[in-house]
Amino acid sequence: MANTAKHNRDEVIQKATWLFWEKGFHATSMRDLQDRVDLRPGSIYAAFGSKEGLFKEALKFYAAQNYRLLKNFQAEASPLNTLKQFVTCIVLSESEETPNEMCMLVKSISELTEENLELLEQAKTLLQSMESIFTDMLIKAQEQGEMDKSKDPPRLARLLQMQLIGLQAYQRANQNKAQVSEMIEDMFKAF
Amino acid sequence: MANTAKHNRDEVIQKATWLFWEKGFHATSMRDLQDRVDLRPGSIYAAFGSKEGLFKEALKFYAAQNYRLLKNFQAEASPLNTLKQFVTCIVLSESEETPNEMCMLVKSISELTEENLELLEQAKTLLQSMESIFTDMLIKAQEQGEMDKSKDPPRLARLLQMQLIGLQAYQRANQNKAQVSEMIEDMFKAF
DNA sequence: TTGTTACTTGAACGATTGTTCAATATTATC
DNA sequence: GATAATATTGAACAATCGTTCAAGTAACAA
Repeated sequence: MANTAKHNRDEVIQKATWLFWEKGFHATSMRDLQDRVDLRPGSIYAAFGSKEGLFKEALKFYAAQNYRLLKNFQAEASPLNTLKQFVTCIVLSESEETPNEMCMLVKSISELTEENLELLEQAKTLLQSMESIFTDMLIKAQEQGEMDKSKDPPRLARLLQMQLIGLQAYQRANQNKAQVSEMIEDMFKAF
Repeated sequence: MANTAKHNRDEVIQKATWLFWEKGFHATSMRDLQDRVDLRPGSIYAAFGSKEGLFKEALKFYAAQNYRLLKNFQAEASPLNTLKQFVTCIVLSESEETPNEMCMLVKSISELTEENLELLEQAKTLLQSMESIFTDMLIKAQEQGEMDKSKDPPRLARLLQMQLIGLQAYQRANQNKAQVSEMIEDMFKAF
């Protein structure tokens, strides 16, 4: 064996995630990242290979964080309430808790092009896996008699995903929690 | 008097708009722009002052283009049909007609930070004026008896705006026109 | 035709970009 | 404590960034 890393990899990824989330892939420079995670270029490149490599880890970390948040609310018996709490928490969390009101995956899909195809595809994939978790929960809601059996879970999951994305972007553009709360109420009437 | 410009300002702005829309503010370099609009740096800086100045014109041009599109559909007597046609056209237009599936204003609000506060605020303002046009049309729909008087036009306009934003982002992420068409149908049932 | 004014050109600026790498420091193993 | 293996450092790289500007060109007014 030999020397071991002095930095905590997860901590580094978390800090990088916040910076990428705030500024986006292109506007975040490696020097910004070096300052934020307190590592010199050599260490970062040894651990992650490239700026793209680090961003890829950031996307994964962000998605996992969202997944954990949803799981936390799942202590609740009711799938629909869990979803509503999740949406409310995501959209109305204080700006101090979050570097950007929008979903980092959507932000990435928005800014990335074929020039960074791998990153673009990964962001799309992670977004899709979130949607399929929504589908699973809506099926559970049906099984528990909380939602009408005539409804189509995958279709409603798409609608939920689309509206969650829209809500976050709307909140970033308008910064009006009261109006966004109203919209969340309207949304869940459809379920 | 003296010499007159050899370039057509509107044409230059249009070409710049497309490039900015495709790649975003940060990922578009002045050299990319020089190539696209076929002007040397001196001419661009004489006409627009800076990259930010040109981007500001691009945002204005994009919003005006959207406004013109909506006006075109307004030949229709029914405000609700006009809105539905507008949404359908925006969200389902072929990728050859458009450099990015998302709304350029949302894309800009997504990527910009306080470092370019003026641009960020302008994008927000332009988005808000679009929403107030939606409000006006919904009021007209009420007056013409096309929409229930009990409904709240500003609130529905917010919902429409939020969902239009969500639809475009969803289409960028999933590229599935059939599913998005379904969602548009679901949307307009609420009106 | 001449003078004046404005537009265009393209080389060049300093700053910053993502990345590399030789030198140095650190630790687990023997 | 010596050895081997890995982590860290920070100066430096070529490339590109947004921008400037002196020189050249073109067109209107007189």
